[in-house]
Amino acid sequence: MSHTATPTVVDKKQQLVSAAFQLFYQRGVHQVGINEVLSAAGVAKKTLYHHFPAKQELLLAVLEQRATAWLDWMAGRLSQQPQGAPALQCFFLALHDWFAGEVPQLHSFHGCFFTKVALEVQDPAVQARCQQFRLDLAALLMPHLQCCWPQQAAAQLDFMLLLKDGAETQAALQAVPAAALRALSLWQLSARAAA
Amino acid sequence: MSHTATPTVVDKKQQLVSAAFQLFYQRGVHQVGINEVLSAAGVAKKTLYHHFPAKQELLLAVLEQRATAWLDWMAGRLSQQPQGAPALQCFFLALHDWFAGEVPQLHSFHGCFFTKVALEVQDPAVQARCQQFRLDLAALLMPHLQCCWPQQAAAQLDFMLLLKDGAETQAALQAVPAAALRALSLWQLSARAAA
DNA sequence: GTCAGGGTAGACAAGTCGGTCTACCTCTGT
DNA sequence: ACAGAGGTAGACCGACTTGTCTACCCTGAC
Repeated sequence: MSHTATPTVVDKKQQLVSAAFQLFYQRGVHQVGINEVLSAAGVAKKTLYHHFPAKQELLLAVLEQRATAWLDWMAGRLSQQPQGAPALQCFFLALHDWFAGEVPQLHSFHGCFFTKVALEVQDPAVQARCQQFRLDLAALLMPHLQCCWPQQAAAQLDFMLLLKDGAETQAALQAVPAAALRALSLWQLSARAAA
Repeated sequence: MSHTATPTVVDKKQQLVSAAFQLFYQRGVHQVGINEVLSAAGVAKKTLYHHFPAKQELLLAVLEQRATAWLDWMAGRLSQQPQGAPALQCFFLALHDWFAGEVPQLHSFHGCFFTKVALEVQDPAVQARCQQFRLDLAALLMPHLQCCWPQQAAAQLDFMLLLKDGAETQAALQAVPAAALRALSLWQLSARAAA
């Protein structure tokens, strides 16, 4: 075996991460046991512990994959618009589609995975990974903000993240995709005021 | 024993609810075992199960007490201002004090208890109680909103709750009390636009 | 044919959970 | 004095948890 990973190995690992994400996202990390992940993924316990030394490592891999999937999706949406204000407006419209369950590759909406995990899991490595997602999101938005308000980009970023967090929470707790449109309304007021 | 509850009984029950709240709030309901609540409250296990048939009932009592404490505190803050716009602004200033840990009777800030519990616990009765808190909060704010915008009070309420949720999440995840002031800025823009 | 590697199923260990129960103690009313 | 309510400490039960380990199976190289 000269390769570092045979196709089968990669597949099993992926199946584990995908199954774990769906269960963790829907019901919470601590509510879902290893055995449930195993039966959902169709994988033996020994194989899980061959790839991941512990449940927490599996969770970190899940966070990693989710961050990539979410940020790639959002980056794709933003790139369909001109840089600056249109892309920033598109951000909230994309959130709306996500809340409404119209983005299959993100699975049906149950709030922000990173917010939920950060509130539930105390582990420092997990906390750090959730923080990193916020930084990556900030890096994604920052070029557009600097394009519109070179002097106040950081302050406007805080507004955007607050509106995103608020819309996600409201959408998750009340099952109302329109929360994204409310956030967009507020954002447009803020954008106009800062112009 | 003609009284329905002797003083001692009330005390033990209160100690249980208080200790459980602090632990549940800081570390999450599922992360805290019954035994930990018992030793923190200085109460025997049999006494707990004399007052509450199960852990979930204890959680419901904790939610009840927290709702009363939080809403009473906020109602007190709002009542110090004239009805309408000043009280609504005071809402966000009160949140800021809460985030900054300057409201001892609410304990040090770790996000909104009801949001955290609603995201963590699946039980329908618990979910319903968390929803009820949102309704009670809405009822607290509505008179002031109707005073300012009789026609658009409901829409403005959604804006306020979105800003509250966003500020709480941001403050909890980043330990930044200023999130409340950001929410206030956005609220003032919204208030001006709706005038 | 045979033999190792990576997979399977699942028993098992060690520990925690919520919840029950026994045995004892300490007040209070009469 | 004494019965009984309500408290304490903590042993105990069954179910569940993560993680280990045994025993087996299937496939591909030679």
